[in-house]
This record gives sequence, C-alpha cells and structure tokens, in this order.
Amino acid sequence: MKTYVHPVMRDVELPAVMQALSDPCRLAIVRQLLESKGRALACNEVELDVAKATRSHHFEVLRAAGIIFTEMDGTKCMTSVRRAELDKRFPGLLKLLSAAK
Amino acid sequence: MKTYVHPVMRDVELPAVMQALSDPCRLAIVRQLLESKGRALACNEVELDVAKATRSHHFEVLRAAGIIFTEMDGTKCMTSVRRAELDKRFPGLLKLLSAAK
DNA sequence: AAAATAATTCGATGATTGTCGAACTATCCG
DNA sequence: CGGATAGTTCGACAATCATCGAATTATTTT
Repeated sequence: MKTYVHPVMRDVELPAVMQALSDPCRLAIVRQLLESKGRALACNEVELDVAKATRSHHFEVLRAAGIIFTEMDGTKCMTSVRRAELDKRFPGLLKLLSAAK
Repeated sequence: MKTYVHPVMRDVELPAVMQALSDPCRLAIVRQLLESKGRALACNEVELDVAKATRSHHFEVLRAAGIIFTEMDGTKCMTSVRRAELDKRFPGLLKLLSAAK
C-alpha cells in the first residue's frame, strides 16, 4: 500500500503555498475540501474536469505544499485540508480561500 | 513618457494574484512596499538581487496581477501596493503577507 | 550638448509546469 | 478467482516562466 509524505508545517514556505494555490484546478480542490467541513473526501469525489493522471498530479502538488493531508483507506485516498496547522502557520489564508468569488 | 496599464480591481482573480505572489523575488518586493507605509518607492529603491531586466519583469507581473500601482515621475517609476482596493477585494491577503516568516 | 540615471523592450535560453494516454499496482466485491 | 474500482507512475508534449545581456528611450544633471 502506498503511503504519502507530508512536509512538517514548520518547513512550509509561503511562496510554495501560493504557487500551489495559483492553479484554478487546485484552488477548486481546496475549496471543495473546505466546504466539506472537515470530512475527508476521496480524490474521486472532488469534482474536477481533468484526466485521472492530472488529478493525481494536482493532489500531489497540494500535498507537497503542505496544504492537504492524504491517507489511504482501501483503494481510496481520503484527503482533507490541514486546517488547524495552516491556520496557525498562515493565519487568514484559509478564510481568504473560502471567501470565493 | 511611458504610461502603465493597471487592471480594474473587479477583474482581478485570486489564482492570478497567487501566481504573482508565488515568486520569492516578487514577494520580497511587495513586502518592502508594505513596510514603507504607503510611501511609493522607485523600482530602484527596492532591494533585490537580480538583473535590471528581471527586476522590471517582476514589477510588470505584479502590476498585471493588480497588486501594485506604478506611476512615472521623471525617470523614476514610483510604485505602491494597491492597499485599500486589495483589502476590499481579498480581505486578509495583505495582512497574510506582512506577517513575514 | 553630453553624460549619467532609471527603466523598458527584445531576443534567447534553460527550467518548470499542466496536460494526457497508457501501463501498472493495490484493494474490494460478487 | 476475476472483474471492477481508485490511484499512481511514466514518458511525452506544448506552454509558460525566470533569468540575463544588449540595445533603446526618456529624463535629469553637469
């Protein structure tokens, strides 16, 4: 079974976070996760108009940037936003994203 | 004399803003401008470790993203952060950037 | 008028990125 | 067991990007 690597939040840098969030697809992912109120979603459950491989890629970028946390559960990869940690490290960031427009 | 084009804030999109701020050089520019407390700085006055052409490029990107406002004054290009407008469009964004780490 | 200053524009180059189909792996279910 | 499901990995490809030196423009200063 695959295990995912997540950076320690202390090592997460703002430019990398910005970079990860600069893609509309990825922003959409994070927003949908935020809307699900803490319940983890399978990659599959997130509505997204790209091929499977691309989808996987975007999740990987968000993961490497420290924004999401992923855990295998059977064949599904359940993922959620690292809400508390991010709020502490970058106060206001998630609120900014939630305020969709 | 050169005149600069600035997007209307209504048309400024979050992914583009994030993209602009995902480069360490540009983040440094914005932070220095924010520190100057509203006083406009010449491009030249901003401390930055890149060639002249690159510097010019980064200012252009920030301008196109709606983050800074530039105005020619003699040979200098005085620039400042579009603070009030940005605070209104993306509340919390600038605060996030100021909280340097 | 000439030199100095401030910044833009123009290629060019190498690196990174988003996208995809195809092949692959691992788990679940009938 | 054997198919279906959920994701990952691997090239490949086109597009975008950061960077630079050199040439250019416009203003200020001497």
